[in-house]
Amino acid sequence: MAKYDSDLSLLFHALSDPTRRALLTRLAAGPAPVTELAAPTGLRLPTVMRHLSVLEEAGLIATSKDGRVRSCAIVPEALAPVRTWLDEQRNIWESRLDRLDSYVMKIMEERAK
Amino acid sequence: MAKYDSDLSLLFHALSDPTRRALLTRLAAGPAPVTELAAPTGLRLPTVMRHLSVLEEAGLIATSKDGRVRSCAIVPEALAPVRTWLDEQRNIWESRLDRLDSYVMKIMEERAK
DNA sequence: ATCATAGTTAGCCACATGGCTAAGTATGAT
DNA sequence: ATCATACTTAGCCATGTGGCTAACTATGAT
Repeated sequence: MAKYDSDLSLLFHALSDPTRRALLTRLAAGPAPVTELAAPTGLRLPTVMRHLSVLEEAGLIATSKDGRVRSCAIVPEALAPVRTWLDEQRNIWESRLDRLDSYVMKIMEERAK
Repeated sequence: MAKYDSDLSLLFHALSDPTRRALLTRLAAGPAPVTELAAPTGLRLPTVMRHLSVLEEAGLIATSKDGRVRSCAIVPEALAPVRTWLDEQRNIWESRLDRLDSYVMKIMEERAK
């Protein structure tokens, strides 16, 4: 249960679809209305709408409606938690390498006796 | 179709589950057999096995069997494509932000409420 | 040879996901 | 007032996902 119990799960899930990543990349060039976003995907509007909803619920994009046009824009800081998690993982791994290193050193010193 | 048509999709999908991220974090401390990995999750063995399969198919871990024990270990460089993608996006997104498009800012402020 | 341990495989279940069509709503143009 | 545009909602379908139990295999210990 509570499959997406954190921002991180929502974010990673949103990013796991190629269509959604393509939408993000397109939006990086600037805001765009839904129909314009849908065009290059080859998908129907409702399908694209749902992809956009996933992106919005993950906080990766923000939308606003002006007249009958809904404009979508990227939320640049939304990727921060992903970066943080990646950095943490790297740090843990490196500290493990350090420990392994000192362990090896210890053994080598032991043998040097 | 071809939902996970790239490494990136496989990776993001693998990372989108809290249990799998927890497994990775545990494995960052060093290799471990399946049963030991399963213990803290509160999940049954077959369930954990499948999570491990997803991680392995994404290339995030590697496993090997010694006797009846299967040992799982992290593949640290597997996260590289994710980092790369993230860096690319950040570069695009930030250069976009540098232009300070007032329309984007307006939407972001709207959503911040 | 027997038993315990550590996976492994098969299969069931409820729900989520990604695609669609069809029909509805709201707004700009004529 | 009418019509086209731009979503929006509802709902169908096939497949995927994450959990489980039960039963099986393989290996180490006695």
